[in-house]
Amino acid sequence: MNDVKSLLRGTTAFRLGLLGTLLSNQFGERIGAALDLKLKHAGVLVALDTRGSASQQELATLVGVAPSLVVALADHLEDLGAIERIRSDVDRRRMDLRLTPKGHALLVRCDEIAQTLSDEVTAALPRADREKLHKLLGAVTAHHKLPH
Amino acid sequence: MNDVKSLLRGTTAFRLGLLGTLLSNQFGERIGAALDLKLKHAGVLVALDTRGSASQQELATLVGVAPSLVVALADHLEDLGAIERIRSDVDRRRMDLRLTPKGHALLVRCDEIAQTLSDEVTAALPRADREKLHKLLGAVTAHHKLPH
DNA sequence: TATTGTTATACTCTATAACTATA
DNA sequence: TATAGTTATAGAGTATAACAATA
Repeated sequence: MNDVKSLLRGTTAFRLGLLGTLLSNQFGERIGAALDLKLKHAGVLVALDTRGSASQQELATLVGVAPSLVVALADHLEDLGAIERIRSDVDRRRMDLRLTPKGHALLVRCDEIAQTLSDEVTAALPRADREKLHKLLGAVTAHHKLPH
Repeated sequence: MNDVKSLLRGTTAFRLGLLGTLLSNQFGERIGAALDLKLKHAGVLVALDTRGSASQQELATLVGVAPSLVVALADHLEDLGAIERIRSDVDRRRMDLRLTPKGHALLVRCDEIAQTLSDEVTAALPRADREKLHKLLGAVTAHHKLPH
């Protein structure tokens, strides 16, 4: 079951960590080159796509970063025309952020890049196993919050 | 097959990246608190356990970090008594590093911590699925090099 | 007084470049 | 001249703390 000769390497956690880090780096490089985005920008896009709208404070906890970093992330996304910052009327301290059509299009491009990456990394697996892996990961991640 | 409502989140690559990062962070925190090790120290231990012995330059490429960083990693591991640095007789520029019994014991502790983490993260899965996930990850990672 | 967004500062990690000693 | 290890320096990324506006 476990390769005794291969300490640590043989654990599920180590394999997941290694592979996940590899994929995150790859994905980050690709959206950087193609879309001028970094990993956490994609995290903000996903959060806004899911929530529809959020304040910067809310995004900080959703994405799992410091509020000061959300400022920089939102600045860049705004420069790209991917999000709108609207000063709330009911509480003028708040900035309500939401995705623009351009932002949604960027997210679609991210999704395509991630799809390609998924196909590449699972290329050696038979189709049924690829789908099984996808489902198992879905079941596991369903029980966790989403940092970046 | 793919949840159209959940762009990016639904891809295998994103799930793997998210989960892998989470696990790496968790593992790093735990070996830091329990063993005074960081992720890359564990990478060096694994590499030495696999190779038996290696120079610092070799470790740099094996672990995927700059040679200057290997110095710091090896310094710390040497302080812990986990590795020995032996000046090579045939080429006195080289340092041949190898695991001490204490280093091997540390690696065993790392393995145990990773096992615990693996069990925790897959706790919601039936036993057969846990094993299937483990095997699928093994098949995928077998085709890749190992950075940290 | 507490909170949102922002700016200023500091810290961690890691790479690049410069240096030394051997080859 | 080239290479192994080391040291010094610099950059990226991100958090903490201080600040302004609003509640």
